[in-house]
Amino acid sequence: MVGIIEVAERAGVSTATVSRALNGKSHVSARAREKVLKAAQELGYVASSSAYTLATGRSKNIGVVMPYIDRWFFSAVLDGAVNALVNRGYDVTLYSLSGGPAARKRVFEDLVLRKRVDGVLTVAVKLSEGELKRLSELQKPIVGIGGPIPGARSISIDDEGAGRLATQHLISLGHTKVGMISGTPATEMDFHQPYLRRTGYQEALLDANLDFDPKWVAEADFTVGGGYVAAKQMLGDPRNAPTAIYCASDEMGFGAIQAARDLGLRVPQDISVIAMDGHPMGEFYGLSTIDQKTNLQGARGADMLVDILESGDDRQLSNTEQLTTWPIDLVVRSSTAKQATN
Amino acid sequence: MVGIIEVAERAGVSTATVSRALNGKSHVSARAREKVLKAAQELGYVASSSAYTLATGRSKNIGVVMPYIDRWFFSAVLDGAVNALVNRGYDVTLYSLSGGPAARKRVFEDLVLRKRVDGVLTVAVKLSEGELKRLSELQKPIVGIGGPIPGARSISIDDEGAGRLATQHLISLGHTKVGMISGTPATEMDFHQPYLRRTGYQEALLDANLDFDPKWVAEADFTVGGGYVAAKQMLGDPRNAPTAIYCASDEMGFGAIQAARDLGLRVPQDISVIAMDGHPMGEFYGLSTIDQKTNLQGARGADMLVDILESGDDRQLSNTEQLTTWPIDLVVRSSTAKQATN
DNA sequence: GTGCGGATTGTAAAGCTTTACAGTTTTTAC
DNA sequence: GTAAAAACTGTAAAGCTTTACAATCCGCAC
Repeated sequence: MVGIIEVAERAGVSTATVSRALNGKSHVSARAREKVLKAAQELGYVASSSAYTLATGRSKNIGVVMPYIDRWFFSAVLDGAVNALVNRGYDVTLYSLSGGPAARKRVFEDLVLRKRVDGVLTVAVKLSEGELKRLSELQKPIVGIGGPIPGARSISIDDEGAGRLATQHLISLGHTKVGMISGTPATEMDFHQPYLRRTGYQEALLDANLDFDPKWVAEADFTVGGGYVAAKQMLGDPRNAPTAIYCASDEMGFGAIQAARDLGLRVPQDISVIAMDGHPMGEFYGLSTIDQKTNLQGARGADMLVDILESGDDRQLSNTEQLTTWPIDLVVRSSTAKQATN
Repeated sequence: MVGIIEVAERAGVSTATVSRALNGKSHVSARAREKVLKAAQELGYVASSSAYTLATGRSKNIGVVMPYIDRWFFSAVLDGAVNALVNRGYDVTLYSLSGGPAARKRVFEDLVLRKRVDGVLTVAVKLSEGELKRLSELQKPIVGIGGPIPGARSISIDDEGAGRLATQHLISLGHTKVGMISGTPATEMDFHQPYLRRTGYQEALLDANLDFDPKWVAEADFTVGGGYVAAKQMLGDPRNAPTAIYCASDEMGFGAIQAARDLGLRVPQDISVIAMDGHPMGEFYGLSTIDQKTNLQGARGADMLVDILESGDDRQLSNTEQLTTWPIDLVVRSSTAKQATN
């Protein structure tokens, strides 16, 4: 195995000079640098990252912690984060929480904390008191995406505002019977996005003095299938079906559209559907949505984290400074239309 | 920072005993073990992974290299791999190749090779001679998913067979004008899946003595949008449109279905569509498909890699042993039906 | 020619663990 | 009770880099 010593010998300098030449930190004469670079190149030398980490205390590695990997929202955040991080010279180690509480504990105790990562990016994960304390003891900066994290910087959309906006869009089209497909308690994310979105929805109805029928709120698991089942149930009731539905995720929106079709309802003539996320397939199904530009959230979160790391500036911020409220866009497509006058 | 020395002092034993007790390798008396465990617990001690790696040469970390992250196929493989690896005590470091050739070089030279990973799992990536040589010099076992890798174990479906099976399904339903939406040269994966699938398609036509019109093969970029555009073009030609289409990915299949609908064609009465992958949304659009159980491929590949690592058995295998041909399933849903007799 | 400051370079310690080897204690067999 | 075997434990080296500190070199002003 070729180490720094071999390079030093070949270049005829000391290991210290090799290290300096390769890392470009302090002054090295042009001649020495050239010799070192040549020797390193010829030997195919690459520094051992574990020795580097042991010596410097930095791993150039960021831990990304997320509850799911193969769901669109999470893979989009991940993609944005990985690309941003690689551009800044950082690796990404991926931790999934889908293994339940035991796996979660293991992630935080054994893995994240083994000095493997310089910082942690969490996606839709609420850290416990203990986890936060542990992380801050170890001086590991955290950036959270998808919800406010006390004591750390975070990026989050205004879920309540998003629910309100989507609902207001439907109301503005003349709909008075507006349903919602929200999350099940089991799929409540750590930050209660489903709850918040539902709150926004209800507020919008209240503001507009519209009736609210408990039957108009259904719960589903954020998947196409879940949205399909919930929408079919809601729309299939001949007595009091809504004329518009707001779905808490685009995938559920796709399911709702399909359910409507299977019931012989036309979208948007008979039933309007709006959802939220900004899923790339939304365009092809003409699904109106609240776009939260997921990919960019990942990239921005990663950049924030690296900024903290490289500036060494991880001071406590006030709550308002800590939370970046991420802008959302209302994207109107062909799944929402003016309510037909009966 | 609490290290092994503090634990040793508190437990009243040597660091060697602490290490042995914590790693459970060789014999340690029950009493000593208990004292160590207690001390470690009280101090919240977790071993530094960089020191561990430096001392043992193993990082308990697997590099996963893939060209995309946010496309369904890749995130599904990743999910399977991450879960399998966490169960076996390994971390996952993720490398994306979407940054182009320069990023690719950097991944292999700087990142993967810095002794950060014990092994590499590649997904739909063909390694160059140099990359392979480098990896084998460093004794890093490789497992490839999505195509055969010379000199390493790999998992791949029979793409040609898949194309043939899908096409035969359409032919068996009486279709004689069968089109295909394949990949563009730009989106040719490293293993020419699009090409292979097309070859299978053409063979099936040949075997059945069916005509083949070059216009019946279109190219798209594996996305819903690409499939939509290609299918619209193909189906919109009133002179010689096919009555069935085989799409090289489910997402393109979704696009094709939408295109057919937008053209006023009914699926499957007027046009049958079959695709391939096993995308979870396929069920909700009734898309017939060739399911390749992507998630399990990731899990199996990860397990194979860890098996090699833990058995130390990375000997050269014969070519047939090296390649695991992954089984595929034909899933018939409502997007394919008997050709209407004109 | 001399002295000085700054640039460059080398030596050696530090970072933290695992583990070979040697030494000590306990158990077992007789 | 004793000798041999087994089990346990400790010391110290190895793993590879970065970097503080000290030493050396160079050019320049006088």
